[in-house]
Amino acid sequence: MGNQKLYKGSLQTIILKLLASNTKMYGYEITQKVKELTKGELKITEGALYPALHKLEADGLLDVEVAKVGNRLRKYYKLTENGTRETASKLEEMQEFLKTMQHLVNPKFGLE
Amino acid sequence: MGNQKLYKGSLQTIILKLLASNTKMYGYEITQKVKELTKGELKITEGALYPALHKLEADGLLDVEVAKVGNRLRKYYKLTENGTRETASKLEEMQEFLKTMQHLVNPKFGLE
DNA sequence: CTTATATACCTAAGTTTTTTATGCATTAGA
DNA sequence: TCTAATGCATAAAAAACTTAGGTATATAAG
Repeated sequence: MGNQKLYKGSLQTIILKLLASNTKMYGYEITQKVKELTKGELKITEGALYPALHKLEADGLLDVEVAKVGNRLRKYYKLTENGTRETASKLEEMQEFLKTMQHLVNPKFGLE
Repeated sequence: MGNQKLYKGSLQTIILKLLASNTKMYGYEITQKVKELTKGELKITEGALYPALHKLEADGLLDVEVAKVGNRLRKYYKLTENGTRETASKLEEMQEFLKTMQHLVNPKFGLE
């Protein structure tokens, strides 16, 4: 697991992207999916995740649907229309960011 | 200028990388260089830069050398030996991070 | 000549986002 | 029956930054 510090600021985008690909997901599922997809590189803590989900919901980007599975509850989140738009926008910003950073830290860079 | 939020956590690495490529630089020069290299995508604010430089110096990663140019002073920073080691390490973490994020937000991802 | 912009340093208060540390409850497995 | 996994949550603290100042010199424009 590398420098978790670098992931600061990208949590919202990660959540939105997952919901764009998976229609609906619940919190715990998101933490597991991210751990799996990143091969353990990134572990989303619950202390970060739940407040983030609540904020996205409050901002109108996510809708919640509570389900009871056995005797335990799950809160399924999915994108609203606005959420879908915002996701596209945030993904573009992310791509731009990644391109810029790649360029900045490229080992060849600055030697030209 | 995209989402500045995404750059949170990467300032130290950016500074170190620049000093690895340019031997010595002063604060203002760093802000200008980053603006130029990123074509305005990233603007490092002085309120973020100077505290970061001071911290890197306090951590023993940078050495300072004060120079007088005309009637104005400049503080040139350069990597210490430890700083050079840390830079290599941080650049590896950055590459890992970029790879992981690229993978996570890849549009094709999650559709397989 | 005076005013705006660029150069060059700095700090402090406030905000945002995350970590760390809890808490509660259910279910499955050893 | 005890531990780990599932599933939600919050609250205090830390970290990193933005915003908003402050000081001073140099230079270009009007």
